[in-house]
This record gives sequence, structure tokens and C-alpha cells, in this order.
Amino acid sequence: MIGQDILNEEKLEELAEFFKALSHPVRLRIISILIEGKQCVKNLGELLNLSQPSVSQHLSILRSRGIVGWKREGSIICYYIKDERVKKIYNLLIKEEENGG
Amino acid sequence: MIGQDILNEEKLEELAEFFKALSHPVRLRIISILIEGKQCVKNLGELLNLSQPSVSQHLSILRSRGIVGWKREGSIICYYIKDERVKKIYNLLIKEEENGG
DNA sequence: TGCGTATATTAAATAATAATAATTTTTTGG
DNA sequence: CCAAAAAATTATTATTATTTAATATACGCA
Repeated sequence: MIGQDILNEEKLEELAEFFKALSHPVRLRIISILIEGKQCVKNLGELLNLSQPSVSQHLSILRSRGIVGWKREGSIICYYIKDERVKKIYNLLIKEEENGG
Repeated sequence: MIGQDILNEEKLEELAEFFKALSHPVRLRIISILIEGKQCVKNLGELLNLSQPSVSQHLSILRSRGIVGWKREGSIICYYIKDERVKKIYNLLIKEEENGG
């Protein structure tokens, strides 16, 4: 059957959740920042001009989908891109477009 | 400033809308079917085992984001993938994964 | 024109997300 | 242990998306 061999229901749900995590301007901005390099929550809040709890909530969504990872460094927690698919998509949608891709 | 040169607010919103359109299992299935080739609404409903109005609603979301296009052929309307980014992402996420990409 | 098929739109009810504010936990340093 | 800083969680309310059912539109043909 068409289009059913690769994508079973479980895989579809997982993919939809993945895209849902990317479906918010703030989270896309967070991703674009983290692609440049890891950042702590406080810095993200300042770069985004958002409250700490708000940043934390968005990070928690990205974390729960495995898109970002984190590491405590002393008193702060640094976030980074964990899911390589995100980097690939970023390159494909953003970077390539710069050269009219 | 980090991550702000390329992605202005407008572009971020557009991208978020793009991902939102992909954030549903049914719409992902529709896309996977249309990537194999164009299909009319009735066939889609049968392949997806969904009611006609339900398929139409999902198509309308994909249409409004420019992800699919359509063409009337006699009494039926055929839908096809219009946004090339979708094909790229599909190849990247689905096809590459088959060979352990 | 009128009927049947194909598709789209609308409406109403429910569920999911987002934004904001308040509270809590964890860690560092005195 | 205590206070302050950093981050996470919770609660509340507002907004948006999804589902289902009902209705409407467009086309082809007798």
C-alpha cells in the first residue's frame, strides 16, 4: 500500500510530535541560538527578551521531545542541540535559502 | 547578535506555521502519499480510512500554507506536493533513516 | 433542468497549547 | 545553616486546534 511501508502509526505520531515542538517562533529562535553554540537558560532569556519561566517552559518541550540536551555547569544549566535531525533541517531550510537554494 | 541575522520575526512566524502544518499524523500520511504521486480527495479518504470532510479539512490546512497544490481534472480534484521543502525534509527524515542515516 | 458524485465549508463541542504569575527546587558561598 | 541566584514546576486563564456532524457548492450527464 502506498506510503505505508515506511511510516507506521507510531512513527507518524513521533514525527508529528517532533514537528509540533518546532511549531513555535520562540522555540525556533531558541534552536537557532543553540545551533550557534550551547547557552544557559539565563542567557537565552536575555537574548529572547523573555521571562525565565517562559524560557524554561519552551525548553522543557524541546527537552521532552529529545531535541535539546542539557548539562549542569556549576550553578547554571547549559542547553545544546541533541537531535541531529534539527541541524539538518536548519541547514536545509535556512542556510541553503541564503544562497537561493 | 546571535541567530538573528537570518531569522527575522516574520520569517520565524512563517517557519512555525510551516511546521505546524506538518504536526499532525494524518497530514504527514497525506504528504507521504502525495510524495509518491498526485491523488484525488476520494482516494486519499479511502487510503486514510477517513471521512471526506475530514480529509478536506486537512488538505485545506496544507493548501493554505502552500504545501500542496491542486488541479481539477474533470469531476475530481487532484492534490500534489507543491512546496519542495517538504520533499527535502521527507528525504532527510524518512528515506535516509532507512539506510541508518 | 434535475440527479448523483466529488469536494468544500460551517458549526458546535472538546481537547490541547500558550501566556502569565506565583511557587518551589537546587546550588553556591558566607 | 542561611540567603541569593538559577532554573523548574504549578496553577490559572485565554487562545487555538481537533473532531464530528451537518450543510453547501461545483461539475457531468441524462
